[in-house]
Amino acid sequence: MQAGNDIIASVDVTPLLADLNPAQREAVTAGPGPLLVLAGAGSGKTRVLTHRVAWLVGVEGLSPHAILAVTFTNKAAAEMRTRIERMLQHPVSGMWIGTFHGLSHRLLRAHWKEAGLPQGFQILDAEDQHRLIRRVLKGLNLDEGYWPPKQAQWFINGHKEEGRRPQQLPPTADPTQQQLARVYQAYEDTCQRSGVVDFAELLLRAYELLRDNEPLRTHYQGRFRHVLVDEFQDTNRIQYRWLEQFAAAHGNLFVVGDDDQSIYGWRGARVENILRFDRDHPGTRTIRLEQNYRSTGTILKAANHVIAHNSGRLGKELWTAGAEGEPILLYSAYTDLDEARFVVSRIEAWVAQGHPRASTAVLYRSNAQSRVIEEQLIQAGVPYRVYGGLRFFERQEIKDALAYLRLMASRHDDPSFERVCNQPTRGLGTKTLDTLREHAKSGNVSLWESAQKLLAENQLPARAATALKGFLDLIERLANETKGFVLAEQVEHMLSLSGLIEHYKKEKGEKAESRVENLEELISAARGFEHDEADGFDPLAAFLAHAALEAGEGEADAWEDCVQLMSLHSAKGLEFPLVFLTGLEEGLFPHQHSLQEPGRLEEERRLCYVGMTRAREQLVLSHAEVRRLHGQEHYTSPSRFLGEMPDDLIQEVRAAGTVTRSTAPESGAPAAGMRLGGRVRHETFGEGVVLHYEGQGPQARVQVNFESVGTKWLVVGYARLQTL
DNA sequence: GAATGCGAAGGCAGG
DNA sequence: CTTCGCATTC
Repeated sequence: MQAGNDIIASVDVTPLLADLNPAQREAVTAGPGPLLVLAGAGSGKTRVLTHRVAWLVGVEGLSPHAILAVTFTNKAAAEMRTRIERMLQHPVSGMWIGTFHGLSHRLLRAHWKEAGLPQGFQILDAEDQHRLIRRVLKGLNLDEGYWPPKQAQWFINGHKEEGRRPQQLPPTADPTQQQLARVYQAYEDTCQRSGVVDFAELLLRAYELLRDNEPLRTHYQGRFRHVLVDEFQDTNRIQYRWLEQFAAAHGNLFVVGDDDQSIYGWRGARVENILRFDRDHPGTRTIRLEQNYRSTGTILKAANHVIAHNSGRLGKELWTAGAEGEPILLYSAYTDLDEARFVVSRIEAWVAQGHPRASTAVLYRSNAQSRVIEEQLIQAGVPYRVYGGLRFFERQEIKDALAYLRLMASRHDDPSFERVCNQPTRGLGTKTLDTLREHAKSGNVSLWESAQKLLAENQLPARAATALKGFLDLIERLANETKGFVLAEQVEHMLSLSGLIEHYKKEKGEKAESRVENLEELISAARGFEHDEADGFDPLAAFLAHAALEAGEGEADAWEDCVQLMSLHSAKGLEFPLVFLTGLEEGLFPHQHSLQEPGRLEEERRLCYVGMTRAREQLVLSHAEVRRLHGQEHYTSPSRFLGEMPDDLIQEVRAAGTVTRSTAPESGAPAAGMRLGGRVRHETFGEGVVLHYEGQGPQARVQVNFESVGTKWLVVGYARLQTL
C-alpha cells in the first residue's frame, strides 16, 4: 500500500498520537477489518474512539459521511461529537453519531414508506407502552389480575429484542405463552393502526428495513465505510444484527467494550456478543486496554478482587502507574437515615477542604434510595442534583401537552387520543369512549377515524357528539392555525386553546403550581430547541422525537456547583474524585430479584465493579442495618460484595459500637427465624442484632451486637435467644 | 358526567 | 409509602 503510506507520511500525526499509550495507539491506527478493543474502566476508551475517528478522517482521508458511530446514551453521543469536532477543528455534520435508538429513528423517518410506517409515526415510551398494553388486555377481555400488564410488556419487549415477531414465536403447548402471543399480536395490530412504535420496535423495524430492502442496504453499506460502537457489551441480539447489516460488506467494525461492565442484561443485553465477537468475525484483532488513568491503586485492587469472583470473563486486570492513594472507607450505619447523615457530613468536610461539590457523587442501586439522602442534603443546605428518576418529559402534565402536540402531528395516535380527549374534562365519558373503541376495533381504524365516522353517521347521542366534535375541531384548529408559527408559539397556543394550562392553574396545592411551571418550562424548552434542518422534518416532529428519545434532565439546573446523586446504572461512563457507594446490603445490592439466578448475581457484581471504578481519589462504602423501604423497616445484612474486597484496603469508620464485616450467609440460618441483621432478645443482655453465625442446629454459634453490652458470640443451644 | 374518597396493588435499573 | 383504579356521591 504505497499510496496509503504516502498519505500517512504527508500528515503530521504527532499531536494525534502523542498522548496515547502503545495499546491505545495500536487501536487508533489499526488497519481495516474487525477490531475488538477490550477497554477496562478508566482506560481511555472514549479517547480511543474519538482519536480513531480523527485518524480515519484526518490521516486516512476518509469523508465524515463515511463514518457511523453508535453509542448507548445521548450524553455519550454528544460528548463524542464534541470531542471529535474539537480534534478536527471543524464541524462534522455528515457523520452519523448517535444512539441505536436515535439512529434507527433517523432511518425510519427517512424511509418511513419502505418501513411500512405512516409519515408522522410517534414513539411510545415505557409508560405509554404500559398503558397501551393495558388497553389491549382489556380489549381481549383478559383480567389484569391474571395477566399482569408488566408481564406482557416484558414478554413483548423480550421477543422484540431477540428479533422475533408474533408469527415467529417458537411453537409452544403452554397456554400462558399462547395467550401472551395473542396479546403480542393484538398489541402489534394496535400500534400499526395508531402509527406508533415503541423503543424496541425502532430497532427491530430499522433492522428489518435494511435486511429486507436490498437497494437500501447496499446504499448504506456503501456509504458507511467504517462502523464504530461504544459500550459493545451492552448490545442485545437485535442491535448486534443491526450493526452487521451496516458492516457486512466491508467488515470494518470497530467495537469498544468491557465485559466486566455489562449491566443491562435485564433489558436484553447479551454479554455473549462481546465474548464471541472474534469467533463471529474471523481475523478479529483484539486489543486490551488495562492501564487505568482514573483511580488510585487501592481502589483498582479492591475492584479487581470483586470482579474476580465472576466466571466466564475475557480476563483483564486494571493497573495504574499512579499512587496507592487513601484506603477505602466503610461506614456501617444503624439506619438509612444514619447513613445519609454520614454521607452528608463527609461531603461537607470534603467541600470545606476546598473541593467543588460537583466532584462528589452519591451512588445507589435504586432511585428510591435518593429520598433520604436528598432530605439530609436539603437540611444541610448542600445543593445537589438528581439524575434519572422522573424526568422532565415523563411528567404527567408534560405528557398531556405532548399528547396534544402528537395528535396535531399525527391524528391516528390512539394512545395520545385516549390520554387527552377528556383532559381537561369536556364531557367525553366512559360510555362514549367505549363506543369509539368498539367501533375502531371492529373497523380496524384509529380512534380518530372512528370518531369522524360516527359523527358523520350521526350515531352518537347529541351531548356526546357535541363534546367529541369539540375535541376533533380543537385538534384540527390547533394544527391549522399554528401552521407557520415557530415551535414555541405552537406550544403556547396549544396550551391555552386546549385549556390544559388553565386546568392546572385551577387546581390547588404545591403540586399543581409546579405543574403550571413545568408547562411554562415546556414553552421555553421549545424555544431553545434546535435541530438539524437537514434532517428534513418539521420542527414539531423533531421536537416530539427529541422528547421521546431524550427524556430530559432531572431536577436542578446543571449550572450550579452541586453534589451528584444517581443510580449506579446512570453512573456508568462517569468519574468523580469522591464517590459514595451506598446501600451495600443483601437484598438491595445485590438486589433481591438477582439472587435466584447466578447470571443475574454476576451482573450485580459487575454493577458493583462499575460503581467502585467511578472513584478517582476516595471511595466510601456504606450500608445500614435497618432500612425503610416501601414504608417497611427491613433488617439487613452487609452485602456479600463487601466480603469480596481485601480487608487491608478498607478502613472502617464507626461512630459507636463495632460491627464486624461479615459476608452473606453461605448456608442456611442456624435457627428458625434467625438471620443476619435480624433482631434477637437475650434474657440478660437484652436486644441486639445478629451480625454473624456459624454452623447449624443447636451447636450453631451466633454473633450478636447487643445494645447494652456490645458484641458477643453465643451458642444457640444454650443462649435461649428469642427472635423478634 | 364529574368530583371525591377509599382500598388494593406495586415495589430495580433506562433509551 | 405511593399511586391508581374503582365506586360512591354530588
